[in-house]
Amino acid sequence: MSNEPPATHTAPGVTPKASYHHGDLRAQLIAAVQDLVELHGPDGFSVAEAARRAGVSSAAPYKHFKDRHEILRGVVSEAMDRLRAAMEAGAAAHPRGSFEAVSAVGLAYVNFARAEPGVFRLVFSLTEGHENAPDLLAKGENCFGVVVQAVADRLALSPSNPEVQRRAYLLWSFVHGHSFLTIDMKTKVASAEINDWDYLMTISHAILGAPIKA
Amino acid sequence: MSNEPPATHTAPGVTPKASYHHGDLRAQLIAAVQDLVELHGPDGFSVAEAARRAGVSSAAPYKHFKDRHEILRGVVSEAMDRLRAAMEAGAAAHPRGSFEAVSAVGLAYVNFARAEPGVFRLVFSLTEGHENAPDLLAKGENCFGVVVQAVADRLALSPSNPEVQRRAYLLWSFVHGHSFLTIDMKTKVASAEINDWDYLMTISHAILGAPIKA
DNA sequence: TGTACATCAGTGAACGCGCGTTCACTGATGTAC
DNA sequence: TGTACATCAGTGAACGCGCGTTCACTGATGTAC
Repeated sequence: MSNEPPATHTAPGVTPKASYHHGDLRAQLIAAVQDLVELHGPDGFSVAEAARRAGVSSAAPYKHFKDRHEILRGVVSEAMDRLRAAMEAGAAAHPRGSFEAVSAVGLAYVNFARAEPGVFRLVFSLTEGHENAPDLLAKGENCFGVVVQAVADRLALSPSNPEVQRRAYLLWSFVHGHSFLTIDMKTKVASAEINDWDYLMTISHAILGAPIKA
Repeated sequence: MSNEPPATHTAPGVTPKASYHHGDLRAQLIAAVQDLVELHGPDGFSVAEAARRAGVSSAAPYKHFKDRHEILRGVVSEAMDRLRAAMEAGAAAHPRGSFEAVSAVGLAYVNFARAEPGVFRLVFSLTEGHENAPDLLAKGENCFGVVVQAVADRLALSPSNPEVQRRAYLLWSFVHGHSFLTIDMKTKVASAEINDWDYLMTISHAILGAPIKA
């Protein structure tokens, strides 16, 4: 479904619009919906407008998606892949087990929210009405898994250790809250002058640096 | 606008529907929209359905609100009043300056999110498209002010002290993130077995208990 | 290499729907005299 | 206390709109022989 690029029928330089068969409509629809969600917020999208943006009739999307919900799920699924990749790359850029590695995971999260606030919101507003999407739930847990792994490395404990889970959740709460507040308050509130990295390092130390009694 | 109950024209026991003049339509519309938002999420509301729920023609709401956005703003405004009152009550239930007072402010926040997840979400999704609502921004800052005050009391510093602001923001981020994660993951993830109060006390100590270097 | 054919990915017209909003209206209420 | 009147808060019919989705269709593509 998302593997091989379908061997584009048209010559490499030619605009694909020229061909009758689009060749990449599914991906282009998802990209169009991403744009729309950034522009008008989650729910500020319509199948019709996405099709228009992809230069295609309003019926065409139904060749690739069952209904509008499935398109949104596709966008979210893709976004979660990107988010997880960014978090993993953040961790990988620092010594395993360092505070910096933990903070970098959080920074990737915040940066994603800043870069794509609409999509970021969509990821977390989808819960309503799409509860039966086990693949998305799994991807969500994979993202959390990156945090858990970084914390486990830092504390030199197993990821399944309950203390690791607890502290990872505390960290995630903070990063998640900071991300949302940041994109909500665009310029407002003291948070405007916040240096993400310093905050993340502060929090990492506060939550992982000393024993925290339950 | 939100002060005196307009001296209900109908006899106290009689169902107000009986009277031609509704007497309390504005409040009832807001209540109806709250219900709809709980049921179908933010954006899952329509003027038409709210009017239907209030037992009134679809044109009636426009006697009280300029357009659909103004209704939503009314709901959010009312929700923010309740949220702030709950936070203040939480703080007031514990000795001023105690860790418990700080945690209780956070707990009120989390409890609000749990009790009215749809409205809670609405409060924070409204930012898009309603940026020009200074009264709502002010109410938002008032809510934050309750956190700041509790932190200032705890640290025995002025609310305007930058260190107080920083730590209040850290606390708020955590509480905000935890609230959202809680209502998103209804049952999922480790967070299910979380005891809010223990978590809040843990975090209060971690962030306010020891000096945190910038 | 050429042809027949199944499949695929589009088209475009059409449908019914519910919504937001406006409009001229009217019944009920409160008030001035 | 009674009456005239301004105002208020509803009604209900109507509008135009864009949307989601279906449908029969058709042109392009890839493949078997």
